[in-house]
Amino acid sequence: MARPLSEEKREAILAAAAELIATSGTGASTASIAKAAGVAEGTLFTYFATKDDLLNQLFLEIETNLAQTMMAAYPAKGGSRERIRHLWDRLIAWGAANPTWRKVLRQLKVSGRITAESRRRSNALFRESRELVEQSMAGHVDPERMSFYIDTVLIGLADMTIDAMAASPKKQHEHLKQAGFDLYWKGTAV
Amino acid sequence: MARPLSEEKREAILAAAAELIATSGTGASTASIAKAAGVAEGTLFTYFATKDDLLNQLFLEIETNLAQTMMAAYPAKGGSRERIRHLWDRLIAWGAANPTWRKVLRQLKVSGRITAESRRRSNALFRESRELVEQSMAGHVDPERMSFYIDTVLIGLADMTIDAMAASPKKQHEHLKQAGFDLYWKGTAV
DNA sequence: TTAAAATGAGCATGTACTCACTCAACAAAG
DNA sequence: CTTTGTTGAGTGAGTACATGCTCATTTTAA
Repeated sequence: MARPLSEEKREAILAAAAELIATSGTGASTASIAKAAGVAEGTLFTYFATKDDLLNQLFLEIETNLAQTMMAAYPAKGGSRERIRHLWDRLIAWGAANPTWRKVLRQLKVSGRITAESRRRSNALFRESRELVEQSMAGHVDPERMSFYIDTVLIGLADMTIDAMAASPKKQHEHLKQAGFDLYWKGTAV
Repeated sequence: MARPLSEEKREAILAAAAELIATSGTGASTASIAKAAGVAEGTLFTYFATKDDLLNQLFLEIETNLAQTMMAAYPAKGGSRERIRHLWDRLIAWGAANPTWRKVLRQLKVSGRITAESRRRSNALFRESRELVEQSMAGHVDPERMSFYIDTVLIGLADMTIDAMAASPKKQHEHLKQAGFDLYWKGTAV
């Protein structure tokens, strides 16, 4: 190999894409992404075969980060309520700390450009933490509703809570976080 | 006036736009929309000044329909739980009956092409039914949480419930609808 | 040396929107 | 009840520009 690819450039392209997609949607042009990343447009295509490829890799990059956060944050000790509450706090903190990534995820999910394979890989990333959540929730929630309450509602409700927080003064943030968790915990009780 | 505009054509264009935006996103071209509506591309621009104008009118058309459904469905009698439950059933029924519109709404909301004025008008459409919901929920929910639980969570949770239903066999639909409502009602209790 | 990364002008295709023109629907004149 | 004139809806080829992607050429690290 005469000259290696630069991980630095790859990440600069992904970061630039995230920034532009968050504000302009997936219609952000490869020209604008390359320019923002400080590389020529041709370079973008040596790191990513197609624009769709870039989009899918960006999707997985963000999902990997979120999955790792959930995994790393999961407490080994404490009652079920405390464990879910801790996870809830970490989810909210992740969203509040990564507003760009959250916008990107929303854009990519409705874009129709994320492949089935990417979604499959994403699911795999969350499998481990999902199982821990299920263990913690066992007994608290009707087993027949477990899948709905974990796979659909948990992250969806966290998302809505972060949105509401973003649209409110800081003073209310803790209050909204509590309101979101109470809704989830009391609502899922058997 | 030499020749009146045809309401029929206007609606054909809006319907075609909805169908194409639901599947291809707001990137659907004016050429493809006009073709699907059975009119020339030029005609589209005599009914809608710009593509953004078409998008905004489509948005308000759908929001008006949803707001009317909520208003018309609101029961005058019954306890608070029964009233909210009835509204919940109508919301779910609306979403299940209008999958295309739901997809369009999602696309338009993340598109960044809906003006502040359109959102303001949309809010106005829901004002009356929102007040009825607030009256029904009074006493059941902490007043400080009222806005979050009504403005953000109610429709958001209904949306998630419809998504889960769409991804499940019909046999489970009633079960999911109940699970979603229980979560909302028990979760919002003071 | 040399192979591969990096470049950016160039290419085919698509885009929202225009415009000169046609013709259908109305109103006034006969 | 015709005839005729006027207006503006309807048309689709045309326009200027943007798009994803290529490739001949240059630069750079092994």
